[in-house]
Amino acid sequence: MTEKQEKILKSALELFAKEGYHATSTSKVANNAGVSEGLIFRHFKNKEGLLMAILKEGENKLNELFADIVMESDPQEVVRKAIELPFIVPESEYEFWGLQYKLKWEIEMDYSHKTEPLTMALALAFVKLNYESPQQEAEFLTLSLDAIGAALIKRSMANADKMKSFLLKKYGL
Amino acid sequence: MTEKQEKILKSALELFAKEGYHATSTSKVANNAGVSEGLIFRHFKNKEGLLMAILKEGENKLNELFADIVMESDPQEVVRKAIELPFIVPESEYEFWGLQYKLKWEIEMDYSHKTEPLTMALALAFVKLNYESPQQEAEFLTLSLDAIGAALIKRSMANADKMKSFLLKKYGL
Amino acid sequence: MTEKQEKILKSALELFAKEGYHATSTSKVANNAGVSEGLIFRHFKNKEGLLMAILKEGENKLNELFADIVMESDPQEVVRKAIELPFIVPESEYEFWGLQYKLKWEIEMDYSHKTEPLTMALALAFVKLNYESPQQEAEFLTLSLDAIGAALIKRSMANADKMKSFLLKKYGL
Amino acid sequence: MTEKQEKILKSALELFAKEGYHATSTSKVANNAGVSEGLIFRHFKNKEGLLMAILKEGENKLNELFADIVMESDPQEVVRKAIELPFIVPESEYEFWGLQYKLKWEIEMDYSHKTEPLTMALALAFVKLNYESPQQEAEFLTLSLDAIGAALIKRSMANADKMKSFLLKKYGL
DNA sequence: AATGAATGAGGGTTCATTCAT
DNA sequence: AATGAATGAACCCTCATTCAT
Repeated sequence: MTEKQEKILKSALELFAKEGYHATSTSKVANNAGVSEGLIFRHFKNKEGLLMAILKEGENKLNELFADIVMESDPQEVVRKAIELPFIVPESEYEFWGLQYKLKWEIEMDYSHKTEPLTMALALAFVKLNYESPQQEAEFLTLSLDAIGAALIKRSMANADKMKSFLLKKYGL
Repeated sequence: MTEKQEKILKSALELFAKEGYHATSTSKVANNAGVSEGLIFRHFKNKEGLLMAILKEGENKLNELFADIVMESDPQEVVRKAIELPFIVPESEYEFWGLQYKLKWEIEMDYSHKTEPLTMALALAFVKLNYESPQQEAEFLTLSLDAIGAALIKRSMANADKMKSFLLKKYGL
Repeated sequence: MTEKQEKILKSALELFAKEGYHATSTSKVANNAGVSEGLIFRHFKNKEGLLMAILKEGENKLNELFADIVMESDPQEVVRKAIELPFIVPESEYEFWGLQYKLKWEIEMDYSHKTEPLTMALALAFVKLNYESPQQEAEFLTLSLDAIGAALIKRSMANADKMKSFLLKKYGL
Repeated sequence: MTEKQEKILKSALELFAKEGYHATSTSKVANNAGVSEGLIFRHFKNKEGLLMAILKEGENKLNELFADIVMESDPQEVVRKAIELPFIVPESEYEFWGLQYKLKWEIEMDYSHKTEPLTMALALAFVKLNYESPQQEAEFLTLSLDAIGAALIKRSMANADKMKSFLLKKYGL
């Protein structure tokens, strides 16, 4: 990955996040990256290729985030870490994650598998904790945490800390 | 609202939902509606005007759905109706609601206020039911139900009925 | 066929003939026609659509030229008219026909059927005139006349009149 | 001429013939030749330089073909060899010659001089054979043979052998 | 109200060519 | 001699919008 390739990727991320994928022209990306427009196509083949590169990065980052949870053997810790997940994302990454949410709807594609590792880890934890419907519980929590993440990123949640403590308590932590 | 206006709106909804706002040209909308392209601009001024009309319709429908909950005085019924909300949306309307979700991200705008009536009704209900943190509880449930709605519309939820009973039980119903 | 459509067609013919199909950009055609570039695509769908319209015109003109020969019942007259055919094309049409020749090679397509009516009329005439191999004779003459036409259009034939008399004499006319 | 130069030339010939000069990019040529794109420009200066090299090769091959005829002193043999010329081209070379025909029209240039040696040899032969209009006869035959070559290469001639015997007979051979 | 021809800006993409290595 | 990253102009085409009818 050359320096210019990274500049392109960074510009694309920024602009796609700010204005949306379709509303961002490749020439804008090139300008913003201080690079000729043709170079985008040499390195990423397509505008869509650019997008895919960014999406791939998102999936990787997500898996990194999940890794810590999946490896955890203490079921209480699994649930705690899962709940804390949306709250530990630093604000500097909001733009990046906002784009991932945006693309989830803008691009037609099945993203449900992306959260599957988390759901499975939670299901296992809830089994160990003797929850009545561990699978539903895990699915529900995954979905809810996803929604909380979205709300945080859109800064439409009034008091994040309260929500976190509320949730931890709700799950007996 | 003349007959042709409605045809335009219907076509736009269908196409925006199926292909996305940016990917749908006004000429496609006109063709699909069996109407001249110019007419769109006479009636809706803009392509964005079209979009706004559709968005407005979504907000109205949403409020209709909420109305029944907001008017309910029995707190248990409020919670039950709220939980059942995403599950009573008929499949025939999935396209419509999918578009609303899509646009929520595609267009830059704050939509959190749209669900506010629901959150308030729930908060009140949770107060009456002596929940410890009624406001958090209401916000959390609203967020979760929104996420469930999204999952249903994207048909990424394996077993909707199980999820519904699970939730009802979770809230003691 | 509106006035602007004709202007586009005329410009395209002129430029395709002068510079070649591939070397002529649609914007050049539009400029030359005093028309917006988009209009080309509204009326002809494609750059190729433009080409096809011109090709179609060529085929029609060719058939007009052949019509007089095909209707002729006197076999001697058929042969005479066929031989005279390339020589009666006015210089003002050289550009047009030059383009047809050019495209015959530039575009991958089977053009052999275009001269078939002429070959058939000649074959019939040669039968009536008791030529030994009327079919070969007809095919050969068609081919030769085509080549003569090409030479005339490229103005690479030193003395056209001499060639014409020579040919007429060769076929006993 | 280094090995890589030849590979480039060969690839260019193949691709220009198959897809046309304008439709073939230098990068495709480089890829096909297993060579870097820059090398083309070092060796041939231009895309047009590549083309010229190929054209030159065509002219050389043509002259080789003509050489045998031009050296022949027996006039009957001159005519026979000329007539047989288009028919002895092996199918494996059709691509190469097809390109030459294509370029004759695609590139603006006067190619009539290329066949001049043949015309002159034929004219001399027809003089010796006491034809009435040897010059016209030679020009006509050259033109016709060129057209026959084209038809063969485009595989639009139904029965090549018949055409050859017909011609030989026509010229008393 | 309704049409659809016409526009012009901008879209993504390709391509011949250059240049540092 | 040879590479391939980089450029920037041009290419075909689409699109929202306007306007005469």
